Amino acid sequence: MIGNRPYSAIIEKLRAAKLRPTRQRLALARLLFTDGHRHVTAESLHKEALSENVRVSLATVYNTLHQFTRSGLLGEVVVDSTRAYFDTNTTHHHHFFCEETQILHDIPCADLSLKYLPTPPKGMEINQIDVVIRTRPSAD
Amino acid sequence: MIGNRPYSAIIEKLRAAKLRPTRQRLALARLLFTDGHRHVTAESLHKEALSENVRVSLATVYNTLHQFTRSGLLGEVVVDSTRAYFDTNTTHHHHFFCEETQILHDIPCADLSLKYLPTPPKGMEINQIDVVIRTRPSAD
DNA sequence: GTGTTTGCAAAGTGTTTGCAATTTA
DNA sequence: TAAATTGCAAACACTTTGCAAACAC
Repeated sequence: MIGNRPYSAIIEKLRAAKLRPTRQRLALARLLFTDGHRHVTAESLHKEALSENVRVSLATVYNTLHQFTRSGLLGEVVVDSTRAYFDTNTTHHHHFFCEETQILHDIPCADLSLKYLPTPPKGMEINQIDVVIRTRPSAD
Repeated sequence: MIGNRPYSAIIEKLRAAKLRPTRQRLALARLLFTDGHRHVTAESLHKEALSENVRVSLATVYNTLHQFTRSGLLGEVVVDSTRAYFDTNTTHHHHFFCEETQILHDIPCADLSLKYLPTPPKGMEINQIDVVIRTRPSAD
């Protein structure tokens, strides 16, 4: 078996992003990138870290989420005007968001596209298109 | 000429929403609903009021924007995870948003629709669909 | 008059920052 | 050991709230 040092893939990921693999960054990256895509807030990730006995300060979680985002390891999702959400899926896609439960779900890109692209205001060009489908728990 | 009392239309609007037409509410409603559709934040509206010598506290602007929203006179637009925007256009439509200038523009609903509607997660039903096209000042 | 609304100041929430102590390379 | 990173506490931006004074009906 090759490369069974712990976290080798994650260390590589951090190295590629030119971020030193410190204890805190390794632990947060492991939580974020180990299984499947995830949506987190700074607070949810901080709680999760603490509950796994990883000592990290909330400030470091904030800083780390932003460093990861700047390096392209995470995307930021704007669905709530009071909280920032981060998404480990950095490919272009959209979201379901339930305000009540505050749960975010990816919508695979293929499932959704616009019929027409409107012309942006004068002097502006399109950067990115975000679709948020707001949901609620269904009645039944 | 019928009904040339000042603000009669606005007073009606407030009455219909069961909100007493106080000096502050009247002034804010006049700023919001007099000409065309507008996008405001609590702070921008507060500044505007002060600059027209309308004495209102920021707290009252916040409270008023929420009362108007609850009454269906305004809609809330989520485009920024640190600030709440309000829109006097309460019909279903979407937005251009430039992060750099923080300017919001309506996209007429007819200009945009989805090719397919994805199926919401189990136990959820669709509430509302928000499309935000993020723009930047164009290079030329 | 009675109940509503206002304004202030204080509190609250989510986030960022300055800096000394610690850790990494 | 030099440079990067951390954690804390303080500062911040935006928003909400408690309550006495002012206002609408």
